[in-house]
Amino acid sequence: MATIYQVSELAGVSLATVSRVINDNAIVSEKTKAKVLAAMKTLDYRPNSVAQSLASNRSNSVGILVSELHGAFYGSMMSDIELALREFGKHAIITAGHSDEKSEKEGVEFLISRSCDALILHLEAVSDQYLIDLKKRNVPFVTVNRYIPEIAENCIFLDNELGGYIATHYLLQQGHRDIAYIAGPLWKTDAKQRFNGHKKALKEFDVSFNQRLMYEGNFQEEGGQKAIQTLLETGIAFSAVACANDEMAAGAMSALREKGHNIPDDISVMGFDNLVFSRFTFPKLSTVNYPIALMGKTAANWVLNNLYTDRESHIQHIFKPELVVRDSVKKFNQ
Amino acid sequence: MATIYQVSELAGVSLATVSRVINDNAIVSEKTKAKVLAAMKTLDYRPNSVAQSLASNRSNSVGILVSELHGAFYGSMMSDIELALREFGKHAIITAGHSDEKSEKEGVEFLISRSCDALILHLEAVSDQYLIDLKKRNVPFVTVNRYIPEIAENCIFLDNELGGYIATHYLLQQGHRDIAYIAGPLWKTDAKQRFNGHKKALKEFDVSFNQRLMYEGNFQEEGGQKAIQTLLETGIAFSAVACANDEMAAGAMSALREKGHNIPDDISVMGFDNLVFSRFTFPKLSTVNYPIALMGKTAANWVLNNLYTDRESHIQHIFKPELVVRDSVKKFNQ
DNA sequence: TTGTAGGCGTTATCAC
DNA sequence: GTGATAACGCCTACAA
Repeated sequence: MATIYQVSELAGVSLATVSRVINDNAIVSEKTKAKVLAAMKTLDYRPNSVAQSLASNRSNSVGILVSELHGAFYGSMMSDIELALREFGKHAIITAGHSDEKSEKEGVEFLISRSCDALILHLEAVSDQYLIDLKKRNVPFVTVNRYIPEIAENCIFLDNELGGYIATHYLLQQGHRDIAYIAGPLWKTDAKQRFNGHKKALKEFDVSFNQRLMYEGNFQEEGGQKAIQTLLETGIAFSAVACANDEMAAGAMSALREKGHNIPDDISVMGFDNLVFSRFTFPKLSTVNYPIALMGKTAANWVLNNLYTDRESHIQHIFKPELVVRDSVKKFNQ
Repeated sequence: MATIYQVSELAGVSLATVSRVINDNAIVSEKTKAKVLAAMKTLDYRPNSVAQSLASNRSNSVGILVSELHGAFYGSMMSDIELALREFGKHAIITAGHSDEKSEKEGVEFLISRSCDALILHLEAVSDQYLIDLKKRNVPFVTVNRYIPEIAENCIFLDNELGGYIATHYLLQQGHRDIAYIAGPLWKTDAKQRFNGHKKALKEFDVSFNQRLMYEGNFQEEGGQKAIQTLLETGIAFSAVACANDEMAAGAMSALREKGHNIPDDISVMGFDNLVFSRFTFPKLSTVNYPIALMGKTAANWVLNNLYTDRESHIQHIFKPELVVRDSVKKFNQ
């Protein structure tokens, strides 16, 4: 690999000049610029970005931390972030936190140590305090899934409680009264909040919450399956299940059908997230929209604005979930 | 951020000694080691990995390039690679190639310029020659989706033609004779090979291939939908559709139902890839297994073995697709 | 076992 | 406009 030094020799100029034309940040005469460019071409020179980072203390790349690298949710988040960054010629360095405190911290440290210019973080296991401290360390970052008052400026998030409320409210509105709930892991804030929203809606309709009709799942298809199994075994009748995410809803639908239940005629199913595949399930899943792609894009823009451009622009911090009506919920005649 | 120099000062030893305890690659007396460790702790020192990379020319990270960051296929590939790497304390740097030649090349260059120790590449648009040349540049890498004789040692791939054959062969075996085919973008090798397998199976059963019953899709759900629309419009009857991947199969199922067709009674559907969600579709999708997670893991191990350990171990290069029978194909009584 | 010093490939601050 | 020459933070012979 050619170095900047070899280029400077071939072009017959100093190393500093080559650097100037690479970065295009100082005036260089057209003539020498041409010479340098030519030399770079014949040597097939490519700047070593590690050295650039070390010297300039910036890397033109932003670090992204998601819980998992698979899953439609993280997929569309990563994808839209990367797209936005790429448009500006910035790169993404992605790593996974596995919803585990130690892993998440390691991931963040890794990204920092690679001198990412900024971080976009979907952290679940780490404490609020950790993030507050992180801010003091002067690493520019945004979190995309939580709200921490002390660092509100760095938070981009969804009103999850409202989402949970909307889902169950819709079910109630359609006449359902016996509603089972498949929650996410309740130690996760979003799962908890969605669950709270569910209970809030019930209360509003004077429907008492039955603990036995609630199952704490894992946000995966297979969790939805197990949930249905358990729920059915209680022997308690229910006409609808609200699921804390689409993946579990898919698992639930599959398990319900397996047990001979028709959807939505026997039992209605409600999802959450509005992942791409929810449009292709049978029946098409009614759900609550989580504009994760948009939020990812917003996060990327936050970073881009803060770091690489001067333009001021207003960034939306809180996003609202919205009801998506499709075919998996039955209008219930009381 | 503390530097190695400050640590050495505080510990009262030389900078070299600190480096030694960081890397644990030379003998340091217990006593000084303790001093250094203590100093590191009180300064909350973390090595700057950019500087480490520059000095040592290795980064303890491997670069991964996939076409897209979303999608269940790439998701499980990335996920399993990252898991395997993490177990060895190595990190993944992921980027997307967007199935575009320029993008793919840029991505590879980016990963190289960040001095990744090795690359795991899922390249589609780039030429074989590019990869052959890449090998000459002395960058250790594996490709996971193509076979190039000149660099066979670097290739991990699936027998796609066999897969396409298996799918259609199964349909034929069940008595289907009028079989539509939804292909992937035919400029992609795997799409092409699967299609070839399809035609091969037809020929074996003396069924003539009808060009009008084939649609070139985009490997996405929405492509499957459009395909069905087009296929139905031809007015040509068919009792089964073989899809070049599960995503399009999901779209096809959805569209078929919309048009009032029952699956599999009216029309059978066959997928390809065996993505997680295919177990949760309705009806459960019969498909062909693409062991992408295993292949990702294998790729990671190849890298790990070649780079960081001495242990010789045999690596499997070619993987075989396998039939997965579920509920979306009807046994046809002729 | 420990220290010295040169080097990794750039950037950036000076002078000229 | 252009060219020396220190950094940047760390690794690694080579010496001691």
